[in-house]
Amino acid sequence: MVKVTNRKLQAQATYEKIYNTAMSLVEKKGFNNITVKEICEKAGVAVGSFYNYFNSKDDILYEIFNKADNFFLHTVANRIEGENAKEKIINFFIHYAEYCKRDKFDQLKQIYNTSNPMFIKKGRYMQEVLKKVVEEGIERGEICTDMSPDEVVRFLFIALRGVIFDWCLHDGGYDLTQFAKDYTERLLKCF
Amino acid sequence: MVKVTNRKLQAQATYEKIYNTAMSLVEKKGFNNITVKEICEKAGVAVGSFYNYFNSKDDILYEIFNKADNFFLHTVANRIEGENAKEKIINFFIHYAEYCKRDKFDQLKQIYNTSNPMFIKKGRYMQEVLKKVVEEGIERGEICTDMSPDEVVRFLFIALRGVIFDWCLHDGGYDLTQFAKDYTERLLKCF
Amino acid sequence: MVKVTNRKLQAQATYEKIYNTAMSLVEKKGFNNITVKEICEKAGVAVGSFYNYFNSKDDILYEIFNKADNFFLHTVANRIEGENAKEKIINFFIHYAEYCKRDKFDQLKQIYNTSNPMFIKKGRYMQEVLKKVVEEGIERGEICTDMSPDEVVRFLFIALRGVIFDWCLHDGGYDLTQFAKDYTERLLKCF
Amino acid sequence: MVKVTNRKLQAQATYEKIYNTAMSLVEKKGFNNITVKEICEKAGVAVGSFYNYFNSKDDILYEIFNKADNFFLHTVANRIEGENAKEKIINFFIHYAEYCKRDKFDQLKQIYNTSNPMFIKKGRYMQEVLKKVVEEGIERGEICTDMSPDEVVRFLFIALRGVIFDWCLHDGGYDLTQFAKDYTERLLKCF
DNA sequence: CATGAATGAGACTTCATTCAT
DNA sequence: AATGAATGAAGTCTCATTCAT
Repeated sequence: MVKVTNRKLQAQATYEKIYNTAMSLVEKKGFNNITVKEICEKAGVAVGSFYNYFNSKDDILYEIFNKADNFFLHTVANRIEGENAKEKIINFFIHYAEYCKRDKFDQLKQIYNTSNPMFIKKGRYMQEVLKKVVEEGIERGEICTDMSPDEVVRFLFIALRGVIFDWCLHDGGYDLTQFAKDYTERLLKCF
Repeated sequence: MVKVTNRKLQAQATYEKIYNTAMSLVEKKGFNNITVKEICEKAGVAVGSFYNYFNSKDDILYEIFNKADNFFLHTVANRIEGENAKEKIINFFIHYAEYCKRDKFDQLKQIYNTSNPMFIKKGRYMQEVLKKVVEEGIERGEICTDMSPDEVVRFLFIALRGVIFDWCLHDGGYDLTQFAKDYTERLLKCF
Repeated sequence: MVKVTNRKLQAQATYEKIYNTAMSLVEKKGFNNITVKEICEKAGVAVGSFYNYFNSKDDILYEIFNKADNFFLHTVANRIEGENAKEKIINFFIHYAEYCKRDKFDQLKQIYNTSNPMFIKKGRYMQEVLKKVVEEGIERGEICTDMSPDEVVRFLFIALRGVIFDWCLHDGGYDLTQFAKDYTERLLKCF
Repeated sequence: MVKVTNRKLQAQATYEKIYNTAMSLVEKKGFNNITVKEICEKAGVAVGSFYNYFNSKDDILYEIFNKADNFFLHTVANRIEGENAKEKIINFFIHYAEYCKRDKFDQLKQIYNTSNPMFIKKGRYMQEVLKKVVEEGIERGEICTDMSPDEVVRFLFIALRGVIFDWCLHDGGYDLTQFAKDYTERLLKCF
């Protein structure tokens, strides 16, 4: 179709065609319920082409996670605003919610899985970011607690993961951002 | 072997042999990673016998959840002790933690899955039980909040599901009961 | 079809149908040039049935060797006649030739492969049998040599394997039995 | 890189890069266990380039044999020394052994295959060379036999191929040259 | 009720080959 | 002459389910 692009661009286009199709199908039906053949048919390429760009079906899962990681690390991490620690924490989890919504709950469902080895790894970046906010808040006396910064981060994340989990259970049936905001506000009363 | 029992008992025994084996395997390896043949071999019955008691492989998942539901409903529900609402809530979640530990995290991992359609249904019974405790607490002024009882219950459950989720992520690597107790205590400072 | 036989016999029949078809195809086309699907189509069974009886495609190779081993061990080993050691040795290799001919050179070609890990194992039984004959011959002075029985056996086997190899190279185009007999006779002049 | 050479030299270089890489891989892993892509990656050329020089993957097998043939014909054939026929025959097979060792047993294993259509062709040159030696030996009375020169050659070659075969079976685990020398000496006692 | 042999669609993956650039 | 993206047929193996015994 596209005649002006050179071969490398074509290859990149093919890769993205496959990746996007796969991602879309994972969202809709879940990783275990789709086949490589299906991906390729929908993407309009040969089965063999899939294996030119991915070593195995599992590879696309890793790719999805890598992209998500990078998105959070480079895009979200440095945008946390607020006048004090509690505001920043609330804003952090608003970002977190937005970030989860981006994935759409269908995909999130696949990811929010206790057996998923990528899950803990994925969270690392975010937790580091939140930790800094908490540390500052404790120093400034904006947060009153007997817990260490690490413990506070964990306490918060556990509850917020519960929020995401609940949102998934309800098939994304309510506004996650608003809910996460309200929930976090309430939670911060503990401190 | 046992010839004196009548057919109904034999059938019951066969059913349980299959069910228990299946349950044990689901715990160990996850529903998607076991085969009907494997269940039957381990149970010492023919493949055909499986289909005498279950319409499909999926049937055993439903059964597992039904049993779990009933266990909670009939055994756990009425044992919540405590001098006031907050104590009762803490004790409720201690029961909840114990109940989850019973499943062992391997099985819980399979169950604690956002794609699991049984998950919401399963929680119903528990939430009703907790709701009563919360309602009494609000009436007696032991709980200060602007939220409705339903909202409080949901707020609490979301966080505690986050706790279970976290425990699963860590492969059951810490004492869930103690952690849930501490976590709930802290959480109740919001009220 | 066969109504009178019981299920176990039927299963045995199915196994043999698959095995014989596979063996026949290996002979005709070589192990690497046939497919499981092909075997099953020719045998008139489903692909799945193949895997009810064999764990993998490789399994049929092992089976072929096991059967060959057993045939030699139980049937051939004790039939070596002759008035003296040299006659017995000649008769031994006549048996050996007959045994190879049984395999038909097409199958033998597949077997007579230096990469075949079964090859050395396969020969063990035969070499033990020949060794006894040689030992007796040396004791009685019917064989004059400075070599040990083991060395003699090896010397003979190496040459005779060369004979089989040559026969395979010529696609079984001459009478192996007669040739092996003549060859062995000549070879024994060394002793 | 090298721009001064003309196209023909470049082409020759590319051809050799592919051929040598292919040969080396065949030695290491066997013809059936390597892929065209693998050859090209190791050779540092595009897959398409392979098909500029070879019509098919099979082509490289033919090439390997042709080269081997030529090597023996032009390099080995005229170097057979010895004071009499028997010495020359022994020396001939020492050359033969050296020649086989050169291939390394890994490659030899691939070649020493009864299904290999090139095998008989390959031997032709060598047999002609040996035949001359035998003919002279018979004329001079250095070899006593009722066999024709052709028969003697065949008799010897069959045994020595058995030697090579055995050496392959033992994964080159002993000194082929010495063994071939001893074996031939013993074998010549028949004449 | 119990058995287990038989089924066959369908999954993932490989790889020799082609051809437009 | 060189490239390498694209192809798609073919391979091995799995497994939920059926049904005659």
